[in-house]
Amino acid sequence: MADEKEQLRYDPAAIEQKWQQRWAADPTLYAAEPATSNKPKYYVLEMLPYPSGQLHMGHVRNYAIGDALARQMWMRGYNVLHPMGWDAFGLPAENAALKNNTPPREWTLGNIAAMKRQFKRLGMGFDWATEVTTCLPDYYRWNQWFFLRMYEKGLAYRKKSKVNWCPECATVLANEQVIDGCCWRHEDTKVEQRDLVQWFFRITAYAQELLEGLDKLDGWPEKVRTMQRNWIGRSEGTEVDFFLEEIKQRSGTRDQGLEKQRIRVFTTRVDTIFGATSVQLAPEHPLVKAFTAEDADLKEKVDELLAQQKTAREAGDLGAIDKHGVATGRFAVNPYSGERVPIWVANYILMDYGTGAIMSVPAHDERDFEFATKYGIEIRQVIKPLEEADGSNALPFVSEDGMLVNSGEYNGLSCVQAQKKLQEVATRGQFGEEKVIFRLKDWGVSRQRYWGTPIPMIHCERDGLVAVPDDQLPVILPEKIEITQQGGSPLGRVPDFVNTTCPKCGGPARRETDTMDTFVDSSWYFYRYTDAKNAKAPFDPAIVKYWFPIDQYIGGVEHAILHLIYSRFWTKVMRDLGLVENDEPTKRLFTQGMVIKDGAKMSKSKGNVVSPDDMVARYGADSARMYSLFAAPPDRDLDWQEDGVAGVSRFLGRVWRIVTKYAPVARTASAQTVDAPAGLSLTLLRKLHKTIAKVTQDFEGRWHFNTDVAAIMELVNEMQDADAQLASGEVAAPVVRELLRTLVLLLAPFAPFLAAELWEELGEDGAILRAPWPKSDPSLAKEDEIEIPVQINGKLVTVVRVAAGADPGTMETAALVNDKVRDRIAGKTLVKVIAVPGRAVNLVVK
RNA sequence: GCGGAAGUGGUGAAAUGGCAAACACACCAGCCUUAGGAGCUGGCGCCCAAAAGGCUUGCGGGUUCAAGUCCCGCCUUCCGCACCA
Repeated sequence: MADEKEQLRYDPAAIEQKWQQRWAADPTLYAAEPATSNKPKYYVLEMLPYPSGQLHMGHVRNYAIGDALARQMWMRGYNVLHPMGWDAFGLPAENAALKNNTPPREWTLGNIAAMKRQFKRLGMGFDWATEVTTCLPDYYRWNQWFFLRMYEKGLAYRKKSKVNWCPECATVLANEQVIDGCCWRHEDTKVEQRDLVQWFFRITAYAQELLEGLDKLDGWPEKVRTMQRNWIGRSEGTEVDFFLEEIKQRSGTRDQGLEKQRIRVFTTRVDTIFGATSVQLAPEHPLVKAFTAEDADLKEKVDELLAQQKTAREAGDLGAIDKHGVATGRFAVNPYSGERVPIWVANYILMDYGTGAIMSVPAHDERDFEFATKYGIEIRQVIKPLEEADGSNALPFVSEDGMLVNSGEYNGLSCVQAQKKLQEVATRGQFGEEKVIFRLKDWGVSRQRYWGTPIPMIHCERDGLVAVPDDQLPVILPEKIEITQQGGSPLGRVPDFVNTTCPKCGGPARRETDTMDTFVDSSWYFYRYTDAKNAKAPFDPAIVKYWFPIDQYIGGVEHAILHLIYSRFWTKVMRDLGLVENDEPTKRLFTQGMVIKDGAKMSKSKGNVVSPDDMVARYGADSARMYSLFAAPPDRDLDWQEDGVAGVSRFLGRVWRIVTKYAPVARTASAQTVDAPAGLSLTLLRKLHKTIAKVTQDFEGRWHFNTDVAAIMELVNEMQDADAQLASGEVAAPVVRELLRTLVLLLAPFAPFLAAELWEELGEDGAILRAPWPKSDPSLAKEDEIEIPVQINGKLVTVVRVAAGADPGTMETAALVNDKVRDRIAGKTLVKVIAVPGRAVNLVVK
């Protein structure tokens, strides 16, 4: 027989193995009830991981937060949906295939199996029956289905666009795979810009709604909302046409087709237009092509500008290049003043923002000022500051607090008045209009890669672009494919895939060989969870209606723009397709901080990676999880210190010992509460009920789980200090019962294995997850005597004890009779007494 | 440059405008022991030999009876955006 000391040892490995098996045997434990349930629903979701094969500490933290919340909501009687899935498409699988000669599918599914084991070992309460794996046809067929719906509505379209191209990989790279202008796999290889025909989703059609919707997302961090606002980049202004001046003198003829043309510019400051002393075109502007076609010298200079811009763009540092420009020798006419201004081409004008052309107003724009100074272009002030303080008249003057001067009939108007008036005139004269533009661009979804959703389109020689009919979905991604480093879409080299027949004419045709961006997969996966097995539709709208919007979404802030804006877009498209009723996918969003070590993000190159498996093996899953909640509030970065994990593990050991030690008392004790507890029983019950109140409150709002763990530690410390009295029976058995049961219940969201074990130890045979969350008794949660700080002139002097509800007068008296206070105010005049009930007494003396 | 967040002991951190440093880690002293990465007791912001006392939340001002907390200015760090017309 093992001796007593052995028995009194907390053995997380044994406990966790036991419960892992029990939970695996009960698939209903973490399953949501059907949408017909009359319990209130709660959908808690953590962002799904990419199946790299290994969970990292950031995952442990993310899922520990979500799991704690889910468990607490289960205990509070909610119908909880807490699903998990895999963001399983993407380039790493192809890279792994190259490196290890393993097919991407095999590699990915193997990784999923490994990570699922890790999740189970960590005790995460996911409903695996609703698991979603985005690389499987039963999921990605619905990507294709949505694509076709968008195509029908004109929300999916093709156009030529610039892409990042790695000459070494001979493939397109996503923006996030371009690091400092180089390929992420070939860090000395500069990424090139190439023009390719690409598929786009018309997210810009929803720009205004995506922007306005942010105001209503008050359960989102302000930071994320701000980032999205900036990303969408709404800008109000005016489009105005400058007329291209007729050129008659050149070889006696007119430039055919040019003289009637206009140069449309976008400006937010049309009020400054009388100060426009040049028009600037982006080097790629179509008009520039027309100019250079007949001017070899100009062409050479423009090509140079293009090259500069390209280099800068490839270096990802467009803001840093010096402003260069070249005069075209042409002139444009200001539509308001009739003034003739030179047309320049400049490297700082972006073709893909606004109209690719600007009016340059050096006196009232920093960039134009810099450019004009450099090239000696006239700088003409047309806005006068309202109040000419010292130096406020210095140029460039960019404020809108001003009045128009040198602006003909508009002189004397304020900037805002002038903008309105000038817009009216432009509209009437049909040379311009009020205009709102967005920085947001349409979402390029084509990828020249293998491991992604095939785009369900067919190219027919006769019928052109033809959509794959719904009844031919899914377009299956072929598995027999050799992954090579050759350029172009890998699917293009699979004849069985490419060659098909046209759905319209039945003639020979070719399939589209591009695949979809993996952000498509993650844009709607959380809808699929609610009805994951549906073979007829992406989901049943009635079920989605029950579960949506998601009550709480939890993930890293690195997805603030991409995933979180794409999924908002997708929801709005689905709403307009009549599939969902909610405008937004997620009511509340929580972005947790990073896990760092030694002051830096964990990374292989820094050698500071901590493996979850390792932590679990040494200290158990409960300790690893609880430490990740205890070490910092969840929204802040967390500094991983292994000694801290050991500390939590020791704490759980103390819990284990004290509960197992007194479990026999608790098991046989009456479930009746003690009517009038006194002495130590009362003290302990007070601490207990204060702790319940604190933890419960935190779950409801603040989420400072670190302080909740600390509060539970305090409770255990106090119980441990009472060890002798517990042992002697001085604390009544029903009180012991309540203390131990409640302690275990409070621990259940944070340390689920230990809580399950101790719950059983206390004689319970049902799942602790189904036990009701404890309620704090307000009469027990408050003290009847409290300590009040006493200040003299705001400085702390001492502390006095008063009854909890003491009124200011009583508090004042208690303070004044205190010896220390009397000494300090002797010989002085008491000017004023501030006594705030329950808070403090401050004596103002002279 | 613009926007956001944060600066508190040796470390992670705590503190509805009301006792700064709870809870832990590390460290120090001691106890226990079947030597376990175990358990228990005590100490642990700074100044002062100790006590008494004084000082202390990045820096400087302010509001207030009272400021880590609110306001203004500055410094530092991190994050995002950045020639967006």
